[in-house]
Amino acid sequence: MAKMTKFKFYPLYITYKEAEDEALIYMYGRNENGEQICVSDHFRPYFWVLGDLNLIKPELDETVIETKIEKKEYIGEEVEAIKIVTTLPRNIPVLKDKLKEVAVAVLEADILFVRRYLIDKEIVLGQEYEIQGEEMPIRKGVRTYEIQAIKGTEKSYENEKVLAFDIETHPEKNEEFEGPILMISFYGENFKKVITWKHFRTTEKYIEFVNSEADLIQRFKEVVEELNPDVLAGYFSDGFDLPYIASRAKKYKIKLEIGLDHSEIRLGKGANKSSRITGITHVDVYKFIRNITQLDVDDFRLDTVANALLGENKKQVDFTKLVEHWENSSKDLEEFCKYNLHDAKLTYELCKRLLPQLVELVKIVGLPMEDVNRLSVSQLVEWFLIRNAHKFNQLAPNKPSHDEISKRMSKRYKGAFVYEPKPGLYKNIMLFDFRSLYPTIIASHNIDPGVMNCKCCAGTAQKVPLENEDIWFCEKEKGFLSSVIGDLIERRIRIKEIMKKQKNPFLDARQDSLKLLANSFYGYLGFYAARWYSFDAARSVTAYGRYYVKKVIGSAEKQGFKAIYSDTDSIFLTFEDKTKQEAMKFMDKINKELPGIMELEFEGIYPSGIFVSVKGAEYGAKKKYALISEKDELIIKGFETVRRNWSPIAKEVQKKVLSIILKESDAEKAFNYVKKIADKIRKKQIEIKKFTIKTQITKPIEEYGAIAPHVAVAKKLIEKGIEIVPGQMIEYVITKGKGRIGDRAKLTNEVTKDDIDSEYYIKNQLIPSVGKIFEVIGFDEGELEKEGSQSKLSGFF
DNA sequence: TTTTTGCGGGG
DNA sequence: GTGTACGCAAAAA
Repeated sequence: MAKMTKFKFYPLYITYKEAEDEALIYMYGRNENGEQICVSDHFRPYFWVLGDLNLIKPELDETVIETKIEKKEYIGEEVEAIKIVTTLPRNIPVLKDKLKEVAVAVLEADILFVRRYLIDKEIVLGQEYEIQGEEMPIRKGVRTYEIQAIKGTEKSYENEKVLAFDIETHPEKNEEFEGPILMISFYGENFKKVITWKHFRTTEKYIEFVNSEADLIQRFKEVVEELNPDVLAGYFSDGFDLPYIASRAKKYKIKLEIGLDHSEIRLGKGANKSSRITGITHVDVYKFIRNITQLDVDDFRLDTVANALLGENKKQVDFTKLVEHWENSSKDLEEFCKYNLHDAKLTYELCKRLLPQLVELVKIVGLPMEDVNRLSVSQLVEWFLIRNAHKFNQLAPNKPSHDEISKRMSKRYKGAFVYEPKPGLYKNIMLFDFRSLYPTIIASHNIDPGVMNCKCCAGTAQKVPLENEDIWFCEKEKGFLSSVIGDLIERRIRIKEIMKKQKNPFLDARQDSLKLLANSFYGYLGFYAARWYSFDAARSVTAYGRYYVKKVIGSAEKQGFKAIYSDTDSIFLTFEDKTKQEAMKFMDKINKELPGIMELEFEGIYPSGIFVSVKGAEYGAKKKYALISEKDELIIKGFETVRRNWSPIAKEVQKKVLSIILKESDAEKAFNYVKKIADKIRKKQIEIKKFTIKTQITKPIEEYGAIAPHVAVAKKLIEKGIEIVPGQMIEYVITKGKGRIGDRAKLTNEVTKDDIDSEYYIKNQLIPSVGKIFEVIGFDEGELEKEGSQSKLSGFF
């Protein structure tokens, strides 16, 4: 008999293994001394069936070890559900198929075993637990204990050991994972290493040489084992680095047994493949950034993302020379090693930056980190609901069938209310917005498919403001979804209160995660693949949203304010002859009338702002305005030069013009500024880099139909023998001369500022960037094209 | 115009 | 592993 011990344990990873007639849960993590250990637990897979037990019983086979009737709730109805407990997880699909013929419904039969365990035992990975257990004999890998008792404490694990890695491959045949891996880099706390199998002269100590690709892969294994990280981080490593290493390892018959139980890397299949290592959380930084963070970038390449989040870029190297240097064992390979290491470093920094949010989502949603990392926001909401369903004694609805999805996708409903602005320049603007409009509507109006059109409130409950339709939500009993979202909002408010006193990055990540989940509820309700989908609930949310926004606008105008623009949850008003005090009084009155936790907030005063119409915007006018704040900050929304590929000179002028008009109210000055710049362009007084237009090559050149300027430049480069790959940025300028634009597009570093086509830049960049602005304040953009003459502008302001 | 297909990230 | 993304733009019909 093994000795019983007590110890503190942070579980960080969970998996299961089939034993004889049961599946054992294994949780890997660290004890209080920071040692990697494992604890094991017994757990039985089960699912629920609704229907007649007499019809169901005959279908059950010898794998079923227990059936039990329990009172549960299923979308607002009390049901007597039959719990079917079996020996192994893989029996469940078999039983499900048999039972769905005779049962009214088979429920929760697709909740993965380890997830079921975490939900039922209310275990959160990354939290501390006091374990009573005895050490198990005969297991490969880390020390393992069988759980006798487990009790949570309030502590969390806060120093995940992260190791980032990155590989460089031979440029030939790497699509099929067939070219050799040339180098692998690692980056962690106080650790950096590049391993390569071509020897060259270098003094860099972090570069390690081996003799073959097989040895390189062997070293990869060893380094991961030696450093024993909690998190192994890569960038797109689910789809590239790990499958690539695995594919090359297979070629050399090397077993990649880096799991803490000495199991091999498990590669995912299909479109959304995920590569997993037992006991070590493999974080694909790309997937998390893409799926969860609301990062506003044009693409999700490492370079772009690192620039946006860290202000750093990838190292520049000339990849066309890689093969040549490799063949010659050139000392220039050192540059590629540095490039490789820098990518690992960026991945590490990004991972460290995002880990607090990942950790918080693990705590709130309750799934393992490797799952949270790879889920979409709607899936996060869904698993958050499934975990809460268990606490509320609710049965989770099934995922919709294919037919059901088609039906849902064809149904549309009315969205948010947009009050289109009359283009113009406005003074003394106030901005109000509803704090978390949709989440607070769901919580305050008890919007929930389970309590919709309840019998108990028929005829007495307030009806959703929809024309010719009667939808109401119970006013006696709280629905499951609305309780849960109310809880999310309240938890967030409490954290924000604490944060007023002291800043804390962990609390900030938590409030951010709570906000993300709350804000995603409405979208989830209307999402065709959602278990808790409800067309009527979703359109009730937007109906109330429109109702309250219009109500505020109506009240404001009655009070003598004037509405100029509104979109979804924000309302822009002007003072007319009112004071700020009167505006505050107005807001207080509105807030007294609003139900529950709904609240209108005062966002601020803007001394002036310009609103521009967006032509051709059918689905509500798109946001396009610029404001100047009381702190004199310029806020620009929706002006296309902010996003699209415009030259720096056009962006600069647009910003300056908005600034002059809004800050100085001097249209004449703005106008003359543009004329002055046009003049400078004509006189070649502007440096060439301000004319550079950057456009990305998105596919192989031969696949392009139309010859856009950047494609023409790329073609010329290819003729010169320079390789162009998709994803590459082409930086070009338009020069003087005859022919189409494409023929006149040249690489920036090939020409001087005298070659610049001044008229092209004035007509196609400068004027379009400010034309709309002058149009709004009643200006003729034709004036700008003329040379010289000063114009008379007094009278416009 | 509507429907279908394929891409994203990596090197 | 009690499983197989999703949303958009370009191409095709």
